[in-house]
Amino acid sequence: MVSFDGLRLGDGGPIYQQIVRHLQRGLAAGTIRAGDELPSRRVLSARLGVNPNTVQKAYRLLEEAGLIASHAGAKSFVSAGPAEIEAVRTQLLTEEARRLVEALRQTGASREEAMALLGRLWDEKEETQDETT
Amino acid sequence: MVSFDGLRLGDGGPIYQQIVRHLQRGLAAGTIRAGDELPSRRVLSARLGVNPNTVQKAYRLLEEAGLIASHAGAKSFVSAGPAEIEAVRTQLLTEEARRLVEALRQTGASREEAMALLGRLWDEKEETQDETT
DNA sequence: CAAACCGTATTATAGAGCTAGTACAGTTTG
DNA sequence: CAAACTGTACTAGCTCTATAATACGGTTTG
Repeated sequence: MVSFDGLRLGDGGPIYQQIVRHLQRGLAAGTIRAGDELPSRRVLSARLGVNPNTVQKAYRLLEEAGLIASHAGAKSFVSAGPAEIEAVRTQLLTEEARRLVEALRQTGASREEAMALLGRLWDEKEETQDETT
Repeated sequence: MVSFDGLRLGDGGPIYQQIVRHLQRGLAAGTIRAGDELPSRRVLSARLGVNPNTVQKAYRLLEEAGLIASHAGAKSFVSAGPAEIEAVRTQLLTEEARRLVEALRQTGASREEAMALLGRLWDEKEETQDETT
């Protein structure tokens, strides 16, 4: 069963996009695998405290992207293959990294300053990771 | 006169936020300085092809943040001091860098992979920089 | 002073995102 | 079969973002 426990809804744009991103990142990290069962629209919406329609929109987008498979009446499952997963991973990483590079350059940061900042924030976050995963 | 020529409206969220961010980044980079004259709401909205109210909203937020000063009837000017500029700069950088770190960790990337990715994208972007600044 | 700007404010309209409630057909399970 | 669940679809209402069209008073400049 695909878990959405790690998903904290916040200022990450529309909720349905956050749900899509959470599954994409799980695929990229390997914590979500092909064949995994997905929670139903109703169950997940109740767990997240959002409307079922919002979850439905996320699931519909994921199905259109070929990452999950839904059949009316039955449960939904992850259907992404290795090729699709690798594509998702590189897309996610380069997308976010390009945003940072853009911001860094426009604020007049140097290459060294950029690398130092990333390294510092990486270590900083590492310390506050108390998960029993 | 503060220039907004480098501002390309796209998928960076609400337009008024993009305008705010552009001025913030200009301050952080030093290309926009205290005392600089701002284009009027009407002029800038015409140049960007957006509604004057959208620019007004951005300017209002910038004034509430103490970065610019507006006086009814007269032109608007940048009023940010060195302390405020430094605060804006660190805020912008850490904000965006935290987003990337979050994405990297959730996709199961290592520290080395993270640094390598940033370095590669940085150099990649450096090549396609043909500005005559 | 008077025209031309400026900042500021108001009302109306439209679309996107999200919520709320309901409904219906297909699948699973006892 | 029948109950319980599933995916799917629809309408209605709210907020935010953005547009459109004015309007008013203050400042600058000729």
